[in-house]
Amino acid sequence: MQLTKKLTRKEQIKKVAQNMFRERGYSATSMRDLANAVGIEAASLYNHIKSKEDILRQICFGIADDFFHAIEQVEQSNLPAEEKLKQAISQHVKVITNNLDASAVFLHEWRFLSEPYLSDFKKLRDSYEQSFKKIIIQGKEEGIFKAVDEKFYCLTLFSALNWIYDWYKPTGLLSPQQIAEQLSNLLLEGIKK
Amino acid sequence: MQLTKKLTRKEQIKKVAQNMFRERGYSATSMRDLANAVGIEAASLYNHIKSKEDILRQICFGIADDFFHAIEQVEQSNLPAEEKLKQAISQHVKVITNNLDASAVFLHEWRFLSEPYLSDFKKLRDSYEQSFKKIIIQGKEEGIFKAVDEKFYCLTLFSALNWIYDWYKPTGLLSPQQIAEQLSNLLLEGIKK
DNA sequence: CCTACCGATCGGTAGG
DNA sequence: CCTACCGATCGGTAGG
Repeated sequence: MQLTKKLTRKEQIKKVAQNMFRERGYSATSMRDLANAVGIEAASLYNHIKSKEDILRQICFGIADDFFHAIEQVEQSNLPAEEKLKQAISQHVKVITNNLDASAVFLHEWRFLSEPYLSDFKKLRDSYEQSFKKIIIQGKEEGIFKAVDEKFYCLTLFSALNWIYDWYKPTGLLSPQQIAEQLSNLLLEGIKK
Repeated sequence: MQLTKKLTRKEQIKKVAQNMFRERGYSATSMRDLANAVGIEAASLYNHIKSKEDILRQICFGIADDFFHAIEQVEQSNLPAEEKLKQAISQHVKVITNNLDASAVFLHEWRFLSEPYLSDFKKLRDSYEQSFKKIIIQGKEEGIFKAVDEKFYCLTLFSALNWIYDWYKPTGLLSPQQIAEQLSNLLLEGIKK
């Protein structure tokens, strides 16, 4: 276990930016705010990053990668749909709780990406959502899920999953695994036959 | 039925601002953007509104009022908890679907309010959430709800309810009433004994 | 990593 | 509702 870790300046900038973009929003965070929080002059930031949007891109696509690796594992597992869905939920919760600031930025600040990154991002997100829909369809084929509309169901599921960053506290009562279990209980009851 | 309505300039500014604050965010919307969309000069806006934040305040507290009137009706109804919860969900969905832009601003841009409005806003929001928790507690006392943690349950419920503005289309397949019913089905199954 | 600086744009005011 | 304008701040660059 690595409790403290020496961050490179670039990593430090990214970490501070994640927090500030989350707290104040991308647009309302100035490069001078960011530089001040890091402890250097605004101009010096540009020795480590290309532009303000470059930081945003790294945050958004970094988390997108995390979500993708998580769902890939589940998809390749050949498990029954109910177990797949439980694991997908658990993995999703884990990505968020491991990256609270970055997840919040991923969820709300992506719209400040410019093209072509914006379109790329939307494609990735759609593809991820598609993976969840496939699990619901599989469950209906297996005969264990009700004939729900998978689009509506997944929208509701993602809503519940994606608000976690807003209230989860690492010091709170529930562990990420417990949160995933409770959410599974709550949201699987309404879909199981 | 009033299909078209003559808006005063002030109402027009508010309407355009709701849309722009939602689409680009409060911080990234300039008074010049807003004035341009309205069709006047930036300086002329100040004959109708006091400041940029003044517009944000009107939007946020206006929707807060709507939510409060909705939940008050439910609270005074003396219905069993299950019926109360269904109605509260239905009313909540109705407020959002009737005010898509303003709801999005209410949910995401309130953090740009300055004190003392920020604290006032948070109090209103907490009080509203409290009303939902009371319904869950009532249901547990009635013996019809499981021994769930009402805080966790309401967090999940609000997550599902508050994401609706993001995907609801007035021209879509589901009416607000149908959305409320489907959400009630999905989210009440996990809590009912 | 800094000083010095760029043109552009910000929210808002004065005065008519 | 406009023209004209304010000081402050923006993201970013040049040059060392």
